[in-house]
Amino acid sequence: MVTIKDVAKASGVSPSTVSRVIANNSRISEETKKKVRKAMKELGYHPNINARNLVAKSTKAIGVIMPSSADKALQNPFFPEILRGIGSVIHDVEYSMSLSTGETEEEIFSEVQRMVYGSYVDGVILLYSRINDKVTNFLREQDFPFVIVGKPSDFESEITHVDNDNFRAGKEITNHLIEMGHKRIGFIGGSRDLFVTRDREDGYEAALQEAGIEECDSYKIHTEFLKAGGSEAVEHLLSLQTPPTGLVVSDDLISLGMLSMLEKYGVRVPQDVSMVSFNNVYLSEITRPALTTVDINIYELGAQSAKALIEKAINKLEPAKRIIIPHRIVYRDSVSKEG
Amino acid sequence: MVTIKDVAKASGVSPSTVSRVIANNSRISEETKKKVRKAMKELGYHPNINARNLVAKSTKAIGVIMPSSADKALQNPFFPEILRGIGSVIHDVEYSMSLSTGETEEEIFSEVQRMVYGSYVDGVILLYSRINDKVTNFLREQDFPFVIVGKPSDFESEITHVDNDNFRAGKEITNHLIEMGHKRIGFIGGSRDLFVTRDREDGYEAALQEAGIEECDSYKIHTEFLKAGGSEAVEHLLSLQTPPTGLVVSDDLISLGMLSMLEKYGVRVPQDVSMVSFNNVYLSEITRPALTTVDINIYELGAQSAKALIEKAINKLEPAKRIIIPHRIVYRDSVSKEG
DNA sequence: CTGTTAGCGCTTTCAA
DNA sequence: TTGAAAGCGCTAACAG
Repeated sequence: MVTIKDVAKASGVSPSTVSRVIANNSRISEETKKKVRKAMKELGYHPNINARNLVAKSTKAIGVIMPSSADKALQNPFFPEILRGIGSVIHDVEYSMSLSTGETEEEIFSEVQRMVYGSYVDGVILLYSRINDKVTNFLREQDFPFVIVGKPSDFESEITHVDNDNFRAGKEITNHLIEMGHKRIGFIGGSRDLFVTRDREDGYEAALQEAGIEECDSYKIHTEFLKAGGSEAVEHLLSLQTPPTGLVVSDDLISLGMLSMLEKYGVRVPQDVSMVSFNNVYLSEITRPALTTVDINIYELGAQSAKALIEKAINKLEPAKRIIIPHRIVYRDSVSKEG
Repeated sequence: MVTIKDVAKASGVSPSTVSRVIANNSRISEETKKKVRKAMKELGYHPNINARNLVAKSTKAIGVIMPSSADKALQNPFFPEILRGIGSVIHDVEYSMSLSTGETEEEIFSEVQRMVYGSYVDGVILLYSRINDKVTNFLREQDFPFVIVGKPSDFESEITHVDNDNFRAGKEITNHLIEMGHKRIGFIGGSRDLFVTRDREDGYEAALQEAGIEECDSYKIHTEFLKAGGSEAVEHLLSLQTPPTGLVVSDDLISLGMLSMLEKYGVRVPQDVSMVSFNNVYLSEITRPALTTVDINIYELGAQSAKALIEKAINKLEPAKRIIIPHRIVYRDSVSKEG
């Protein structure tokens, strides 16, 4: 390995001068800089990151924590896309990203512990948010820089988080259905433990309420990716005297499952029932029918969370506590006029 | 930050003794160990990874390089799943994974350079394989430990890679179609620049040949995720005098697009045309019809590549050059008897 | 503008 | 079985 000393020797200066050239210190003459840089190039010198980190007490790395990978939800294209967003900004600041994909809550926790105790990273992005989460609590206690993508379960005004306005999105997309003449509108969501689900559902309810439409509990289903249990719930929904004519589904992936199930029962979309959902992953373009969905700008969700974290961890600034990424409705073919 | 010195002071021994306790050196008395460990616990000591790495000349981290994220292909659930596989084994050996998601080839290359020059990682897993790839060449030149998931474009007998037997998989799944009575079988694949596509296609061809079925060039389409261009190709395929009755599709995601397109043209699956594909991502269960597909065991692909890399980088062993992950066909509803 | 010196936190000879 | 001392590669006062 070629070190700073080798470069120093080769260019006839002291190690500290070389160090200053690396840092592009302004008090070094252009001439020396040139000379040193030449030597660096010739020797193929590259700074050793560990040595640098040791003295700088920074790692130039951030940790990204995925939700429990026991869950099929991890296969949601949401994640690659958010990683892409994070990647874009950390690339610019020459940071690297350390990814944690634990199976269980315990595993995740132990990885986070390693990250912070071992000074592996300067900060952490949490790609999930759970009620009374061990990891979140730990990070808070340690006063370690972190941001959450989504809504924190507690200390919302204290923890920096990057989120959509899911309430408003839910309201708007439901309103679209209402504007199209729908009155009997159902909601299909993932687990109510997730704030995304709740917020979107609350928005849905608010829209109904404002439109003077009465809510109906049997119009609401909560299911994980429509496996076994989901099927029965849908069956029940369809067998109602007056089944809904419109469906608000909390995630494109769930929509995919719904589409499949509805076809099984001979229900056509959008002729028999209209359907809208959220995320606008590329899949929603190639379903039949293509989905009318809320584009939540996943990439930006990732990019902004990385930006906020960097502000916090590196620049020691205090970013806004709540950063909202704008959404927009993408109109496609899964909605038809009613009545 | 609490350091080894603090622990030493607190437990009345020297820093080197503490270090030995951390390494669980056998020449330290149990008594001292107990004493030191107690102090570590009380003080909340955790070794600083950078300091350790600096002397150990190892980083306990591996780099994982994604394909260009400019590509929609990144949204393939294949990736989260493979990361999960990698994560499982590196968690066990207490390694961490540094993820690189570059937009362009240049960006990816510069990130890899940083990783190896800066000693960020002990080894690298390449999640893609391209002909004449800058990154691969660089890694080879530097003699840096790396493994490829998929098939290397060159030096196949030299570069450790973890792959499926895509040729055989292609042949087997095509044979399934043949056994079901199909004679006119088409192939829909992604870019031919990818070895997966080629291998699967070669297997498809071999199956036809063995069955004495003549190949037909107009039965073959290559397309990226069936966007604009793909549509015309499919239209062409369907308008043939004798359109295929069976389709071998090289990726579940492309199948999803195909399904959508076929419906548009009023072609029913499997009644009018049968369809099989590859990967068995969870999506293939919830399409209509559910796909008969080759399960390539993505998780294992990830896990084994991590294992091989660790053998190489850490244990300095020479793993097998070609590690084949077994596949199996999952029979679902997208194939029907013909004739 | 540049060199000398000390030190980041840890491991590892060498000595005792 | 333990301690003292040197050094990993780099940065940052301090001094000139």
